[in-house]
Amino acid sequence: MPELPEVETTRRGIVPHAEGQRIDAVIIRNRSLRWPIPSDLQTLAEQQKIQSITRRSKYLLFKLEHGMMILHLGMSGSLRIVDQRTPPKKHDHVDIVLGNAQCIRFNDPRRFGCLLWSDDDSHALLSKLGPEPLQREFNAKYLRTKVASSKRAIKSVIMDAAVVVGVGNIYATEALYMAGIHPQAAAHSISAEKISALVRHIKAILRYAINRGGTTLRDFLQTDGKPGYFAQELQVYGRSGECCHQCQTVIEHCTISQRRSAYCPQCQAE
DNA sequence: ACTGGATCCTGATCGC
DNA sequence: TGCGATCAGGATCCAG
Repeated sequence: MPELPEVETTRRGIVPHAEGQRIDAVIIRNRSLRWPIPSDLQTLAEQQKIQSITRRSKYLLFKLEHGMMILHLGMSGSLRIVDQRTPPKKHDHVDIVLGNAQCIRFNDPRRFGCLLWSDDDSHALLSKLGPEPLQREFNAKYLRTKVASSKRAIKSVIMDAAVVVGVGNIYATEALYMAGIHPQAAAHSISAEKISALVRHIKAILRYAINRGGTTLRDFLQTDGKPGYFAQELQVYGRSGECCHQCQTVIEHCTISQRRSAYCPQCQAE
């Protein structure tokens, strides 16, 4: 479910309900996420006020008076604001019960997500991350430096969180199409102009998706239950076998790092 | 130092 | 209708 726009949409959905609230309780039904939820998380978090909820990469950071909770939605996670008396459904692993009788309910069927504790702002998961894609540090000059010595497929490079965070399979696929770059092109072989275009398109598509409330694929819902924008707006992702909107050529796909990559063989010639 | 591949898990979908 | 194979939005870890 969550690429960066979905995580940001989730954050914006819960902030009005949760920021400034005290955590009455943390109810854990299943600790076995990607990493086990720490056994002392409840003791550490309960009765503390949520000072802010921020996002770094696809991690949601719940800053408390002392320490913070780090939450990742993985591939299939979602947060909903519900009345605490609402009976939990399948895969509702955690409730963060707030002082206003509402709770943040964490559902994650595949359990690739995580909920961790950190005493301060530094945490191993956050320390090696590259720049945020929408910030100025992520620019054409920066990406040119990163691709200069790399023979990797360009798609692997832009999906590498050490290079730039938050660019998942959907938006990487779309941005490469918009920039006219074949996903398997060796990073160092791409012209400076195309790298600049790629940076522009990554920023544009992420901004657009955030403004539209994230991409709806299968079950993604915003925290109020309304769907985000629909997958039909995507140009190539999931359109293998259909025609390119620009040139009518049939969209093909290949596999890069176990991820499906759709592309137009005409517009994204190698 | 890099990089590709395996891996964690459940659910939806598709072909037979 | 049932069953098995295949495919999914992520990202760490490990072997070569």
